[in-house]
Amino acid sequence: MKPKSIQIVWFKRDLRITDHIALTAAASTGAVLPLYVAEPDYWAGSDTSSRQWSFIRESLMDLRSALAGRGQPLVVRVGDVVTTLSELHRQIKIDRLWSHEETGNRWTFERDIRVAGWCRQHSVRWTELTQNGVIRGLSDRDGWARKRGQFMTASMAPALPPMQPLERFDIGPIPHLHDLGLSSDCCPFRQIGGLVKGRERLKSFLDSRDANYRSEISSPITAETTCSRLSPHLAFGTLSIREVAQATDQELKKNSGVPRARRQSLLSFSSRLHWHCHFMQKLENQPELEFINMHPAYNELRVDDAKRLEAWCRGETGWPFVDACMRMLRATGWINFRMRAMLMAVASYHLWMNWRQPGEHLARMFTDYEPGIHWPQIQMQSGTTGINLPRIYNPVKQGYDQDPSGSFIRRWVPELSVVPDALVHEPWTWEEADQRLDDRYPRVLVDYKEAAKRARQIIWSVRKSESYQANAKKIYERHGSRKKTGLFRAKNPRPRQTVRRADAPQQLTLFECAAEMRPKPIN
DNA sequence: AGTGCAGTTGACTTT
DNA sequence: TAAAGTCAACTGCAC
Repeated sequence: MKPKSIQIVWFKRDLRITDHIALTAAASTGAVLPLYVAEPDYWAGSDTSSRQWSFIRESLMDLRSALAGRGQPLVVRVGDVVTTLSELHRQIKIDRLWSHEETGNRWTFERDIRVAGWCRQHSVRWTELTQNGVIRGLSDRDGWARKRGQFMTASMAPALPPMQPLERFDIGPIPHLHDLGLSSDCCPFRQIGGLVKGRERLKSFLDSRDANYRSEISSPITAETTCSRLSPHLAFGTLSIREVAQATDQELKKNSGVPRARRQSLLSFSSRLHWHCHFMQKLENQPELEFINMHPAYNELRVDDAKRLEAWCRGETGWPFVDACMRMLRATGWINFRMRAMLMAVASYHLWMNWRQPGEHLARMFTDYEPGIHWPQIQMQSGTTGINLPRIYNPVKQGYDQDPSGSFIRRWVPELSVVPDALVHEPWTWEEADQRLDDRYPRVLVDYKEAAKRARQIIWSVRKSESYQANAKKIYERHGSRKKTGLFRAKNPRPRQTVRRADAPQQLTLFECAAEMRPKPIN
């Protein structure tokens, strides 16, 4: 029998049935219409891409069958959410709308305002619940870490009760790329979506892949298998972050007596889950960080340069390791964190571009694009936050450090096959480069040492300017980490082996060593 | 066998 | 989650 009224559970970045608070809450109080709306207008945005939709599509297929197993398969519609809600409301009266809070981009933020307006107009109660460590409505960071901790250690949502089927109700096809105006963006090695894959990844990570997490996450060669690779699953919610955090904690408890390295690895991973929420909280508190510099002193400093942007986006900068990283990212939809930071540093410091356009490109390349993490990270890696030290990666040194044999470069930049091993990181020093490489591989756009030096000078002169520190202090109150432990906790102080100079300043306090430095008081 | 010295290493500071 | 610069201890070697 068709119910007279219904509660809609609106799926967004939470494509699962376990630890889904909104779904469980709705299903335990009445008939549920589980809904996903594919929004072509969202997919027309400059930060979205077909690899993300493809991952979501696979996840929707899993979700549909998981929900079918509980009584009612997922309903999918294509179009505008407000229009979709209006149409459904005409078919079956909507009593209530449930969803998880979303820390999205400006487009989804504005869409949610329209949805809220529609709900008010039609007297539909919309309940948004939290699904991660992001706390809505905070004005600053005091007390945030405690609140996150409470959420992450609280009990997960109870098992989903059976749902009443909606008879003779069109569930709708799950759209393909072309239905949303998308075409393939050539990502042959993309991760596959879905809750089954997510669960497999979590299991294989905690069973064995985590063993050398700490030592193997820096190089893109080892990171590819050592990293959890849960990021797209967390971004689209095929796993809940709480589920992952609690599984990690259980491993830690189970293994408190065994290998130190593994314990360290699990702690490192757990700490990254903390930073995941920490960064999302920044965009939640200040959505305009998607567009404007966190610290205004960096306004009007850099430039948009179409030629440099194109070379960087295509992986044709002439720096072999940088190009290899970009090409791996394009082909796989993923690269490890350290290399993401290096790619951004090269765009922002050596190539001196504004971060917005490179940030859009990376957003499209990441299968795991999560706006709340992405834009604050982009700003941090570009040095525009005011509360983080600028980290200017050396594109050549990183190559020697992370890919000493050059095998990674050779895999992704085959044009360099003619270059001798010893020179593959710096082909411009090869005496035959002019004859044998000229039409195959681009020359560098700038001298990386000179460019870094110039960038360093400009950045540090900005930081010395009047009112810089006062601004930085305000930003810290709003966004800075209060966390003093985890990755950056104090090592046991070891007595210095060398004699300390009498006039040496006191060692930095623990707090100042943290990734987010407390601004120094103004003297 | 101790001394002088150039080059290396590692801790720490500065940008 | 950086890299370059500085300083002094350390190392290996010649004498």
